[in-house]
Amino acid sequence: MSLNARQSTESRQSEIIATVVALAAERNPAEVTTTDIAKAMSVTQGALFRHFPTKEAIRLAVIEWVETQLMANLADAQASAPDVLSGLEAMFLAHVKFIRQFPGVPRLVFAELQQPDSSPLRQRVQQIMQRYRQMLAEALGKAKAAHLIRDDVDVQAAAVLFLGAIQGLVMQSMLGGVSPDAEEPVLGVLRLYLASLGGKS
Amino acid sequence: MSLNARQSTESRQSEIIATVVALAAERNPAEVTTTDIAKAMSVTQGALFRHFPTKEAIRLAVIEWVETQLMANLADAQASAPDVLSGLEAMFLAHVKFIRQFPGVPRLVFAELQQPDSSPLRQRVQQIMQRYRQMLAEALGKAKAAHLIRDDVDVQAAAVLFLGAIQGLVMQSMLGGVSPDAEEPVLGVLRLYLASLGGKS
DNA sequence: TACTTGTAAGTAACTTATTACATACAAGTA
DNA sequence: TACTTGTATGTAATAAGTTACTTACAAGTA
Repeated sequence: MSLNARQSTESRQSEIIATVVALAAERNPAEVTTTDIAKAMSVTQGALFRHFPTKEAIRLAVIEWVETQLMANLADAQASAPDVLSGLEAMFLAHVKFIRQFPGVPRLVFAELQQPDSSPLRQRVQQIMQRYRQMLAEALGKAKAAHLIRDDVDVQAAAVLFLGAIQGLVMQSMLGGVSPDAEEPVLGVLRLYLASLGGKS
Repeated sequence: MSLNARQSTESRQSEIIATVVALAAERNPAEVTTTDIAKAMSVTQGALFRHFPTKEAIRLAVIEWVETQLMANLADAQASAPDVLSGLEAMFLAHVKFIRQFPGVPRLVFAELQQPDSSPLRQRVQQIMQRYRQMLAEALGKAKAAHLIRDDVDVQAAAVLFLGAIQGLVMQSMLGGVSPDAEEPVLGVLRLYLASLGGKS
């Protein structure tokens, strides 16, 4: 493959998505222009519109890539855990690992969440997060039924706190206070979260 | 005062800040233009530049207003609590109340956090959040010394989880899953957070 | 040949900021 | 009081730059 070979639309779409994710790691995703994306790909700006009809379509494809990747990671983590509570723990760590691997992802999600309610993109992100929360609530319910956590745990609140705990870690690393690869804060927060559930460690 | 009376720069500055905060409650703050602000104030776009030199100066003034307001609320909450742990509880509720009063605030903060590292605005937000976290860590340290919480609590992690818990609630209400005025999820998450500290309720 | 992928140039719409000019208002003066 | 004058606040128009998207044309590929 020469440096500027012609590529199929399929492979260019993947390349565009990967480029947006990569750019979002360092810049404000809302300020990433089609020219920026094209330059990073060594292609002219107009070429992008051979593979996506609009910029919004690009952003939608990016969000759907994020969903697919994250959900696959979470499912793997849950599946390879011995019990539901260990599954929650594994999902927590898998989520953090995923974000560490693609630091642009939380920025992209935040950017879409800033859109007005009517935006189809925002609704998509909304749907993803609601499903995630529901999955957590179900897992927490099972853990409660199996007496792995306190039987008076509010599973809805515990699902919100799970996502909040990850968010707090994301914010902390976005603020640059600590190296994003530091493990201690992650384990510290996870331990604290598990303590809130009253699980027997 | 007639409908379109002339105003002092001082009062116009306050009006501009209030307008930006109000607009941010419904739109993406990054997409709020000087024309939007001016329209909402029934003034021409150019008039804004009689009171602020640049748009960035407006955003900075908004962030500083947020800091002043939030910190005053937190200090009040902490001061009127009988002990340190109740103080943390009061700060949690005061923060949630403040956000409920000005729903645009978290969106504004997120928007500035998306800026590149070098941006003065981002650095300002960074500074505010680091101070907040440090204040929380200190309060948690005192609570630990007073045996109000477990003596093996990781105060740094507990500070991150405090902010994360609020963030989780903010996200949940931004996602519109529930009415932002609902008290139960707030209290549920707060209760869970306190449980993670092992405080005697 | 027929189709897909690419380029270079162009366009309409929009954004921040500036400019020339107008007007309210406070202070000083006849 | 009545009049002048200087300054702060406002408007309308527009400059200068950026953005997403289009179009005319070229070239690779089946």
